[in-house]
Amino acid sequence: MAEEKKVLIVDDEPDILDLLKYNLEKEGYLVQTALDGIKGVEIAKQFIPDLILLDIMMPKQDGVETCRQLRDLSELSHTFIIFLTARVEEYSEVAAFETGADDYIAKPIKPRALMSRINALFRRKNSKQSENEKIEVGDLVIDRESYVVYQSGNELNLPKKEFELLYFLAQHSGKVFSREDLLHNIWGTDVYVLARTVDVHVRKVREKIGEGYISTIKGVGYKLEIN
Amino acid sequence: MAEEKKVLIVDDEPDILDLLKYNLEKEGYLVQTALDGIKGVEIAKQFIPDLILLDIMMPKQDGVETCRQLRDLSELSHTFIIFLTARVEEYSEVAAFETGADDYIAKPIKPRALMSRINALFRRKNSKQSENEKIEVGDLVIDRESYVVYQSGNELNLPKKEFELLYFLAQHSGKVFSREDLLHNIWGTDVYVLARTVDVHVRKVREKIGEGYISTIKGVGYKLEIN
DNA sequence: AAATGTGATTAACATTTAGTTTACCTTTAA
DNA sequence: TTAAAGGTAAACTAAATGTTAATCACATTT
Repeated sequence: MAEEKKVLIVDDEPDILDLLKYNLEKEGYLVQTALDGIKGVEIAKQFIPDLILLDIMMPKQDGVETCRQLRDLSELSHTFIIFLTARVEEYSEVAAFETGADDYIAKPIKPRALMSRINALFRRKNSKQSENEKIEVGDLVIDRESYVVYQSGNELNLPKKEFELLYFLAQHSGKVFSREDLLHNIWGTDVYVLARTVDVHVRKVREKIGEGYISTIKGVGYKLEIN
Repeated sequence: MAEEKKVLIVDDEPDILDLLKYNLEKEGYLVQTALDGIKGVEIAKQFIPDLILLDIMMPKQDGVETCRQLRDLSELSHTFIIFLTARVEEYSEVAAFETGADDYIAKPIKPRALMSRINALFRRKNSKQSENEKIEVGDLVIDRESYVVYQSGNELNLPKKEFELLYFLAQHSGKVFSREDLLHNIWGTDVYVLARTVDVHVRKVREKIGEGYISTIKGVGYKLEIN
């Protein structure tokens, strides 16, 4: 949940841009817009969006050609491209596919459907790597799939932040992290919370798993002991 | 992965044929196409595909009748048949079911979703164990065939969505799912419903099966406890 | 065709729980 | 021995979830 996803919208109709921008920002995305394909490519080079919404029918340079150019940029190799089409049939042209678009969305655009689809897109992308994330440290087994911590067979249920804290420390077992590092990694970069909040969570985790796991390095931070 | 899977597409629209063929071949499938049901059956006899994508609405001979003929061919007994329908409702007609189709996909076709579904289909087929439609979790027996849940002998009748929810959670017993995950897995990727709807269904299921089965992981989602 | 029933969804409100801050206490290292 | 850092409990705030009821869309009955 850490960073905001970046979305670039390229469409020649200001109304559409506004509509999409408004809805995407409401969902927490970082949005930039371009009124034609040429500007779109320019902005994409610097902005490096995670997703580009690209109108097919545009003056100056159409979406298909723009897409082709975008796909040639290596820095955009992990960027999704979704076409916006006035009619479904437009998309079925093979040409559109070959350019490497990932999906298309038919106009008129229904904001809710679009948002749900975009959210799903990112969820899928994120969940691909972490299949069965179980971590073992000493007599602890931290299972992300079931969100449970087992301690020599006993099941412990930690609230989200406590779980994430323990999970993170366990992932980097033995390494010390400052409170700021922990906040940055667990809470995210755009959350403003006092550093002492970490202390409170550490205490709660200790209360549940006992002493001897999380150790304090005074003046530095916390780490999880390796056993 | 040994052999390439064979797919036959039967549709009267050349655009759709091209679209599907292009995508399937990109995924490594061996593809043949037919422009109507009669030719489709002819080709199927020789080609013996692993999967047939069949448009329901076709001139000459519609998909339902074609499917019926295909199902009569013993050499195609292990072939999947998926209907392509313009509207979801078409499929719910009993006629389509009775012919023995395995699934349906609503138009307009979304290449990514379709590919992911087809890949999943073959993956499932290969790991053949999961044919048994009964799931037991604790004192619950969830029987998909009769659409009934037994709780220590008592018969519970859950409405569709509630049943599907319980069934899905039971299939992945112990694993936590976010509301969005549940929506996408149970409601489908192209249904746009508020996430809180899941809560209401969870409540109704709890009302019927009692507490102690579905547990809430705050900030994360729901899971079914393993007993 | 009208009336009724049912399930799905949404919206509104209540409740619970987690997360954060504050304040004060304890420990530790110079 | 005493600042500085960390521990701890409790108060407070913000979120998430639980729960009920209203609405809508369909199916079924009359």
